[in-house]
Amino acid sequence: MENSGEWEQKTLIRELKQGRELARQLQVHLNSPSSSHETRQVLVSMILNSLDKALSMLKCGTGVGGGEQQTIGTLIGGSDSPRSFSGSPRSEDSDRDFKDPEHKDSVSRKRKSSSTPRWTQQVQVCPGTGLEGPLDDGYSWRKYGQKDILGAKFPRGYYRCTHRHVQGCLATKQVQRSDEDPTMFEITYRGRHTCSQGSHLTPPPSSPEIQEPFHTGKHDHQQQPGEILLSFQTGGLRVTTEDLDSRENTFPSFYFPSTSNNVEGNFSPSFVSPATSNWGNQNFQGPESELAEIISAAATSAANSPNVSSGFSFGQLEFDPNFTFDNPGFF
DNA sequence: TCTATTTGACCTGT
DNA sequence: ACAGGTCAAATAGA
Repeated sequence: MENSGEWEQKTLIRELKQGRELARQLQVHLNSPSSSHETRQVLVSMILNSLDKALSMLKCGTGVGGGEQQTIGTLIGGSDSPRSFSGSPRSEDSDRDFKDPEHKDSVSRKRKSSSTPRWTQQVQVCPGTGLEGPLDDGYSWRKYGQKDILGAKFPRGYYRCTHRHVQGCLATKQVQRSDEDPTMFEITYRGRHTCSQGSHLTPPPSSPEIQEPFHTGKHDHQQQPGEILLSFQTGGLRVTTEDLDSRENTFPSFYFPSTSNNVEGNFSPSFVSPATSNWGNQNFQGPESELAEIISAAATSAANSPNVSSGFSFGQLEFDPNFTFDNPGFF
């Protein structure tokens, strides 16, 4: 290891350069009619990621390699297209939100159909950070249930978007603490955020994420992005699809792991991830090179950095080689 | 008073 | 029948 300060400065510069490069590319894409909205979103996410990382380095004064927290994602895609769960009122919970006592027995408490797209993200929180809980993913969630799961040591928490009733956002997530590794949490997201919060990159406050009874906090005291930023860093993320109709690469929004305040991007990926190599090694070599190219460029710096798993979690992000970014279902 | 969490009951899918 | 997912009344905190 070299002088950490020096290394940090290099990393910082690299990060800023990367951000600049991404911004430049975004500019190009903004002028290109053929560029998809999704592509731009990804670019924005990446830019924000870079900036966040740079900022956190400046603020913390610690290297990004600290890796207090690590996230690994798994995409469990349904066969639904995003349209179906953002636009169609069928199923989901909307049909059970009206509670008519008279119809109570006939009213469905329909469980989310198994076809609802879902994706899982594993988040590891290293102890000793004094912050084992709140893993802000950029959305505000409200807990609506908890259940002991057969074979699992820890109960599973059920959360829905806080704006469900206001904006009809049907996104939900489940948080399950890992048996073997209590510092690991498996978060399964379902449905896409249709609330304004979800359509912007603004990291809103709060995140109940881990409010397991055994935890400290009681409420998800609206955490400020800044706090979060200093609180943890993501180390890597992996996305896998499960249950996915591979022809329909239709995914809901997806969080780009972020070093700090979890800037999420509606990535709509369908990267599958066997989990071996890293992003920089361009596992995405689909025919659609537009995004792959962009990402590759951006990832290069990350991959090149001595500490690959540094904040910008592309280090472990993988794409399905067969994934096509401009899948008609999505873009 | 309002909003979020807790938790037992209820409902659905397998 | 069972396990998992959701509801909603009760409760707690701001």
